[in-house]
Amino acid sequence: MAGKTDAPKGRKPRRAKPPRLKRQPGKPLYAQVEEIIRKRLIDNYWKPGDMLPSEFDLAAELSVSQGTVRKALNEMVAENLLERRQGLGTFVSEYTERRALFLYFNLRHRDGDQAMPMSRTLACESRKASESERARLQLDPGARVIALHRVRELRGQPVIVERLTLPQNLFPGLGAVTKLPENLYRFYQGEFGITVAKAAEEVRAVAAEPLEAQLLGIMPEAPLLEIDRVAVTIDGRPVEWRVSRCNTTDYAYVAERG
Amino acid sequence: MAGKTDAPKGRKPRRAKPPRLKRQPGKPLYAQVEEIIRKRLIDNYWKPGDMLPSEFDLAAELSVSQGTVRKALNEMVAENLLERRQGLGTFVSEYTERRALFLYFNLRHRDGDQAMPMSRTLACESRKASESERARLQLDPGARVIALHRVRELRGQPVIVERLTLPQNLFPGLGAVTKLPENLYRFYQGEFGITVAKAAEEVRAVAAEPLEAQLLGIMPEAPLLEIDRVAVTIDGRPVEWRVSRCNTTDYAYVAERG
DNA sequence: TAGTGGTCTAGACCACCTT
DNA sequence: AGGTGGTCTAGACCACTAG
Repeated sequence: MAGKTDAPKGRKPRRAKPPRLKRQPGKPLYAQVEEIIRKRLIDNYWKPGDMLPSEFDLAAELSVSQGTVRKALNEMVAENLLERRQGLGTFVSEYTERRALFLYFNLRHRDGDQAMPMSRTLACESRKASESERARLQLDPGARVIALHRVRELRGQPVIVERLTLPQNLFPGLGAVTKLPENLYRFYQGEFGITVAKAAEEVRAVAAEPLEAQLLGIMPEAPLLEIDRVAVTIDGRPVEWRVSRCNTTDYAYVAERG
Repeated sequence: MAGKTDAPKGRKPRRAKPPRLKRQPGKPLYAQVEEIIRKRLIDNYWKPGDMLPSEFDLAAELSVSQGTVRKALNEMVAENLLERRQGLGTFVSEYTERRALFLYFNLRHRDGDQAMPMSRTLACESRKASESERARLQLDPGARVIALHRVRELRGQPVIVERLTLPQNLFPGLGAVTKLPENLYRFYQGEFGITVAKAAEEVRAVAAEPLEAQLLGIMPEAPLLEIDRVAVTIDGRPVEWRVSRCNTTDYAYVAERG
């Protein structure tokens, strides 16, 4: 006990693993462990789909007990950053279809079911960021963005008109892509190494503008649900601003509270 | 201490505590502990504001280790059913102003701040439940409900028109109340012993009806945000159906995803 | 000072999955 | 069979709060 708890002060294994643990007094050990694992995710040392070392291996490497590692991992599982599979290991979360739908697509049909929409891109341009875009995406003056405009269909009917804004420096060469996949967050991850960790949404009711009304096959001034979302990475950098205007005649935006 | 921890295996104290633990194989112990605590909350054996016995006392009573009790309590803290205060104890959650605002009122002003609205009741009647009310509140045919109609103001401006439906058998004598408090869920708890544990919301954009437009000082057909919420108790019984129609010109409904 | 929750450890055993 | 996460225990020590 005595020899183990005061840690190998003289024998530090010199591995190439980027962030190491330095015990800070006053901060819980499990929080420090969590921070290290989080850093390794940010640095892409562990990528989505990767399996982490076992709890015992991590514990040994960081000179803490397995229970401490366990607590840190559990907190990150609760944040949807990691996934555990009993008998297999702990994995970095991926953007599976199910996950994308469940976490980031919150429109449900009246009859309860939900499906991934089909999208048709109307425009894709690269230009200087507007004032509001700079504010939302925390960009410097003069920064450029990629702006997308698209219509999304559910059950063959156009339901959503969407405008996306991405910082160009984070998505080099995106404008050239002809066909974008339906699951954009997986695409961001796979092609640009950008992992969306969470998003803040503001929802309002607005009146359909003429173009929107035409695209959705409704009357101008008809009420639309506007979902204004900024998606951020695990370290809090905003990477996408998305404004979706939805015809909620047959659909509803769902949320759980409490 | 020694006499406490090794638990009275032969001496079972015959207390009047309702639900006791019976070890079921195949089910985690902590889940069984959680179930028991949950039952005691449902039975109002422990009421909002009450302090639970210490982790060690609970562990001794149920003949499990403190760590097992701890895990059960932590899960219920994550559900907002319990609150822990270091050095003091574990308490059954109450409907504080802060809690009501944070968990169940999700409109924020453009400038970011939020405040409890002021309500003016327009009508309060008792009648037979409609078809949709019976469906939402899982009522038997012929059941009666109390229906409320009110306008809610923020910063002195009418912003929300709200219709509430409550099963009459759960709220005896409510119709007679002249003045309802702003924090309804605390009122339900204090006066009727009904504790709202969570709520499911569906959000849509709708066009203002003439009466709504008049009450909110906007044009008829103007877009309104409709929040359709069913509130349920800890054991899943629906106790309130609330449809709020909000003028989101200056306000937004906020949500976090991921 | 005494009691509470919060952290950390160490070790045992189980359930599950792969090979 | 061997490795992984999942559960459970037991005990030590710390941090906070009350009286």
